[in-house]
Amino acid sequence: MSRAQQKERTRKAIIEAAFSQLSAEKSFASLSLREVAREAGIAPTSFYRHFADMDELGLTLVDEAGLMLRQLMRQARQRIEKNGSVISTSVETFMEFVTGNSNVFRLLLRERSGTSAAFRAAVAREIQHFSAELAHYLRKETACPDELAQLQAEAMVTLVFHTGADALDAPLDQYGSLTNRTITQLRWMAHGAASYGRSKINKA
Amino acid sequence: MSRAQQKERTRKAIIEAAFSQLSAEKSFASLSLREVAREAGIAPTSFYRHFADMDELGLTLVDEAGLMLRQLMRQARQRIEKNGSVISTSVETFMEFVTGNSNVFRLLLRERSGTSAAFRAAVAREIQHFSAELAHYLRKETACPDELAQLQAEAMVTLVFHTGADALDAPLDQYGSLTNRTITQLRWMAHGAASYGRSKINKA
DNA sequence: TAAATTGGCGTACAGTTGTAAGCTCAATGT
DNA sequence: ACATTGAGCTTACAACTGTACGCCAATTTA
Repeated sequence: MSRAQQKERTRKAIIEAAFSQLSAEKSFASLSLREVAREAGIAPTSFYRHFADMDELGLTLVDEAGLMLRQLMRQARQRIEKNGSVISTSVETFMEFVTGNSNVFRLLLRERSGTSAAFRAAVAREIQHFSAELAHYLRKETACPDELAQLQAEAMVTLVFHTGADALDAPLDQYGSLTNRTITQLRWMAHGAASYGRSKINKA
Repeated sequence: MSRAQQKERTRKAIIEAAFSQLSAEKSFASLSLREVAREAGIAPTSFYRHFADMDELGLTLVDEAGLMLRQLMRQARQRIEKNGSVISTSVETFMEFVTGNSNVFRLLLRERSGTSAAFRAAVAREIQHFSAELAHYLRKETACPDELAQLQAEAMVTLVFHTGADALDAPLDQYGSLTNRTITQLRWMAHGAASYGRSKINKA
């Protein structure tokens, strides 16, 4: 095997090890370089052949998580084309992501308010993509001005993220209820933004 | 000084030390017993005379934070009686809380999705109080059914909390803009919940 | 083929952590 | 007045952390 291939392989092993150690009880900040290295099957000092420090690894994980999020968006887009309902389809797709990749979601959730400004910025960027995408659909559907669509989308993403966080601590049989509640909230939001915007325009 | 008094005093010193060490770069999880003890002016092992472990201290901090939150609610209530506008008054009061007690808010924000189930539950309880209080006002103002008021209040609290989190990383001169955006979102929410609820009832 | 590069390893060290054991001594209870 | 209690201390230890240094061996390059 070529040297570059092998290097990439153990790099992946490190990333994989880090992700696998994340859990409800263990955040990225509480991972240790040594532990990660151990699980990746390399010596502690070999870690430095791939990352300058744990922070660099962390940013890589966030990027990776962002990638999955974008994959999710593509999936949601397809479903929306078929199904038609932007809101319920988006929420349901997101909830599937949360349940299927709970540690990845947890990473985003925690580092969004974590102790590293760089991490927070990285997560914010990923979420920004997410809400921009949603805003695109809202514009198409409700034909409202860009600024309002963006603000509306951000609120919706906030609400959906929060529901995802709740889901992490809720028993599985409550996921349906959580999903429905959130869909209701988003519908209110959409309805309110549309009619309130109109009434404001009418007044002007 | 009586023994009980002295004990209470150093207990407060420990709590104070812990709070003062929290910052944008340092979360509760990254505090060490020794550091806290050092700043509190006691020997590391003396810590145990007051708390069984750091977790117990952490729960105490969350309780303390909850107390401040309730104090905040009282303040908001008074202002609402005078001012009239539930939404803008609430948001503005909350933003003041965030700026004036940023470390306390950070604690709630982080432990809400932290690695301790007990912490998460404790924070959830405090936030629950908060949204129940808001729901009370919404019921009074919009005369909508309890269930809907609660759901609406939760969405609003979610949005306000999220704005608070954004504010922590934003320059001071953007606070006004952040506040206004959030007020708009909450108005949409209120408007949507009211009219969507009506239309739903009309359909039935 | 000879030389250079480099991923991975072992060893080593200094620092920090939580906490167990046992002492002191002033406030309290009798 | 004497005995008890308990907050706070010192010392000590074992576990872990990140990482500097130098070596090896295999791939890559010249």
